[in-house]
Amino acid sequence: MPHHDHQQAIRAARKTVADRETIVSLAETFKVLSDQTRLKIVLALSKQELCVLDIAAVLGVTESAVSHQMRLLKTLRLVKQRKDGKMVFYSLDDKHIEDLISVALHHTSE
Amino acid sequence: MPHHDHQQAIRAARKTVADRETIVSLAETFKVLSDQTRLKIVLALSKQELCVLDIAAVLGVTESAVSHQMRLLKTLRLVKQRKDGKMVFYSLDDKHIEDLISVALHHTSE
DNA sequence: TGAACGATTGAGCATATGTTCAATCGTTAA
DNA sequence: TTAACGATTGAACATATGCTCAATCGTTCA
Repeated sequence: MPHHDHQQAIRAARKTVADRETIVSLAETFKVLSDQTRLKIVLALSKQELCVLDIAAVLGVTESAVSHQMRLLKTLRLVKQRKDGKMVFYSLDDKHIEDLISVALHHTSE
Repeated sequence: MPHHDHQQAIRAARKTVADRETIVSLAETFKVLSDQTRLKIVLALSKQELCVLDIAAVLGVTESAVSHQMRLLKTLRLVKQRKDGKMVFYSLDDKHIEDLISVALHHTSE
C-alpha cells in the first residue's frame, strides 16, 4: 500500500496550474522586471518622465542600450513616449507595475 | 535656453532608483518567477505539497530538470522540502509569492 | 546483499539575452 | 543646406539560462 498516490496528486496539480496563455503572460510580466537595467528604468520613471539621454546617464550605460530596452518596455506597454523636438520622453504607462514592485519588496525584505 | 534641464532630471532620478542591493534582490525575485517552468512549479505547489516525480509529470519534463529548478527555488527560499523515504516532498515556503502572482495577474488581465 | 526506485549532480548543448559599436534617421538651429 | 544632437536600428559578441543525458547517491524491500 503506497503512502502517496501519484496519480491523484498529479491530477489535482494539473488543475492548479493555470492555463498555457496565463502562464505565458505571467512569466512575461515577471521577466520584464527581472533585468536590473529595466528595473532601474521603471523605478527612475516612477517619479518623473525622462528622456533617453537622462536614463542612460543615471544607469551608466549607452543611449543605445537604453533605446533597445525602451522598445521592449513600450511593446509590453509598461511605458509610453512623448516626443518633444529631438528628444523622446518616456513615462510609466501601467499603474500596476509599481504595486508589483512594492509587493516584491515585501518579499525581499525578509 | 533649454526646455529641459538634464542635470536636474538626472540628479532627481538617481534618488528615485533604489540602492544597488535592493535592485539586485528585486530583480532576483522577479527572475525566479520569469521562467514558465518555475512559475508552474510554484502554482502547482500553491495547493499541496508534491514530490519531484509528480511535478515532472505535471510539467512534462524530466525529473532532472525539476530537480535542478528545485535547488534554485530552495536556495532562494521559495520552497522547503520534507523527506519521506525515497521521496522528497516540496512545498511553498513564502506566503508573499502567491500575493506577487496575484498582483501580476491583475497586470496581465488588461 | 543487491535490485529497484526516487532524487541529485555535473557536463555539454542549444538558445536567449543584454550590451556595445557603427551607421542611420529625424529634428533643430546656424 | 548643413552641422549638431538625440534617438533608433542592426550586427556581432559574450554571457547566462534551462534542458537532457549519464552517472551517482540514498533509501527501501525482496
